[in-house]
Parts: sequence; C-alpha cells; structure tokens
Amino acid sequence: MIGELSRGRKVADELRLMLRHTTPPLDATLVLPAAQSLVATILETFTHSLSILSPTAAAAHSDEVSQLPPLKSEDCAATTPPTKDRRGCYKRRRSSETSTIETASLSEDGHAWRKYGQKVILNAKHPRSYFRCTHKFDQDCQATKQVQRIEDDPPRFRTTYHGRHTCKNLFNSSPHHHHMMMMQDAAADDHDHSPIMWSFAATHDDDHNIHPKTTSLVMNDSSCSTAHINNTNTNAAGHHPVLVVLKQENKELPEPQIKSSSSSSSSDATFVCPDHDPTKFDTMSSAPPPHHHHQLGAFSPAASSDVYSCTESTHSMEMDMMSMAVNFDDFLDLQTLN
DNA sequence: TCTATTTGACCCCT
DNA sequence: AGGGGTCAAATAGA
Repeated sequence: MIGELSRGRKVADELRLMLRHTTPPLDATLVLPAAQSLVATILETFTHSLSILSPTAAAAHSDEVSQLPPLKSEDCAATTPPTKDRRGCYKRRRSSETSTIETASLSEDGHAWRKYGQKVILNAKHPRSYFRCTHKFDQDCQATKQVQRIEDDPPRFRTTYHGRHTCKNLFNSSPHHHHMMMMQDAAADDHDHSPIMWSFAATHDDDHNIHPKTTSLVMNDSSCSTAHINNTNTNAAGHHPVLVVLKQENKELPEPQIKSSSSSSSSDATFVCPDHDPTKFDTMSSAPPPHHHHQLGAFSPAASSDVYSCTESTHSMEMDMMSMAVNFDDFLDLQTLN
C-alpha cells in the first residue's frame, strides 16, 4: 500500500509540475490528454490502496471515486450493532494543521461549531471544551477546535483549531455582532506547507461602534509578522475605514498594498511579535494593555463600510471585506481574482 | 419533535 | 499507566 501511495504521490507531483510549467494560454490539445492520464493514474493508486485496505469498498467504488466511503471513526459505530467495544472505531489525528489564537473573550469566528466534549485537563484551572464543525456529517468538514480558559482576570481564552474547513458555511453569524475571518493559505508552496491563519475580529456595540477584538495571532510557520492597525479618518460617506495590514518581517517585501481612499490616520498602532518567539504574535504584550482596547475601540460613530485589508505579499493574498454585510460570494470572487 | 449540550465511558497515544 | 481526544446516551432547550 505504501508503494501504491508513493506512486500516486509521484504522479501527482508530475501533474503539479506540468501545470506549473505550462504557461497560459494552455494548449488544451497538448496538455489535457497528458493531465488526464496522470489523474487516472492517481485515482488508480487510490483504488489499489483501498483494495488493500478493504477489497469490497474498492470494488464497489472503483469507478466512482467521489463516493468513496470516508474512512472515518464513525463508520464503525454506524455499521456495527451497539456494543461496548469501540476498539478501532476512531483514529486520533496526528499533528494535523493547527493554529492557535488567544482572545480576551469568546467571540464567534464565522463558523458553526458543535460541542462534543469537555475534559478536565491536568494542571489547568478550567476544563477544555471540544468542538467540531456543525457540517462534519453533511459536508464531511473535518475542522475541530478546542477552547480553554487560560486566565481569569483578565479573562483569556486559547482556541486551537485543527484541520481546515471544507464546508461552505462561512459568515453565518450575525454581521452586527461579530466579524472574524480566518484565512488559511491554500497556495502554500514547497517551502511552506504550513497554513497561515489571519484572524480579524470585531464587535459592534449597541451604538454600532466597532470594537476590534483580535488580541493575538499565532502562526504555525516560522515567519514573524507585524500587524499594523490603522484607524483612518472618516471618509466622505461618514464611514470609518479600518485598515489592518499584516506582513512578514523576515523576508524582503514590497510595500504592502492598502486599499483605501483615506491616507491620513488619527491613531496608529504597530505590533511586532517578540524576537525570540517568532511563531507568536501577541498584541497584548506589545501594546499598552490598559489602553489598547480603548484605542482600538474608538472607531465611532457607526461604520457601515469598514474596509479590512490585508496583504501578505509572499502568498499574494489580499482581502477586503465590508464589515456590516459581508457577502461571502463576493469574497470568494475576490480570492479568485487574487 | 428536533437539535444542541452535557457527561461518563471508551480508547489512542505518549 | 494515565492524560487527553472522541463517542454516544441522556438531558436540556427551542
């Protein structure tokens, strides 16, 4: 099976190189047949691997790969009568993609979560809660998160995300209460397979003032980042654009692109991650704690067209989002354009 | 009645 | 061996 999977990986690599070195416009008559052949080989290796694991499953689905039975832990429970013996029923993930964020409050992150467990953790004052994506079963989304209170006063929570969301139900929270965007770099190149998660959170109070809530960001690659939070002046429409620019510090980068018509700023705050801990970016430790929320929260009056813009040139990602009414389809279009 | 949460049991992994 | 992640029955809430 290892040989079969290795073959699949090799062919997938060939396909990737072919697509990478083919400059547009694609010559479909030239590239397509070769690509289709490679895809067929890849699928074949999966089928062979499955036949090794489970001959019946591979035979039943050899011509319909999209319906391959997920090799999930739940299968055991679903196909066997209720029994106490759950041996082998689930596989614990091993070092899947993880991202950790620490916040001062439990804010929504735009995804629907279902709590499935809680554990008392050794040497921890508070229990750890376990959540899975609500769409685990209907969309086979494998994302999970763990939330743990790590401090009482001031309250502080550590949320650890595992896996990527493959569901299509982002931004289902009320746009008038929470905004948060998680972006995982789907275009990681050979030198960086780690996802980067940028989170921007903000709440609106009763007066519709914006209170950005992102307090820390941890990237699980080795890059050091700077977050530049810039409160700009009110624009002509009476709105207060908020600019958030993230860039990596340890690489030579061009000036970040900032999408805004407003250039002057009324308050600035730049946060740099600690030198000796390049994976951790923590605004709480870099900004004056007693005032930083006031500073960030001073975006009044109501903003109906806040622009969240971030540029990380290494990965060529940039996004704008209208904070009062995020249209996810538009966001997807923007991602596609970039 | 349906969906979400709670919680003890189970089992993987270090 | 035991900490911690997951399951699933019981329970709560809409």
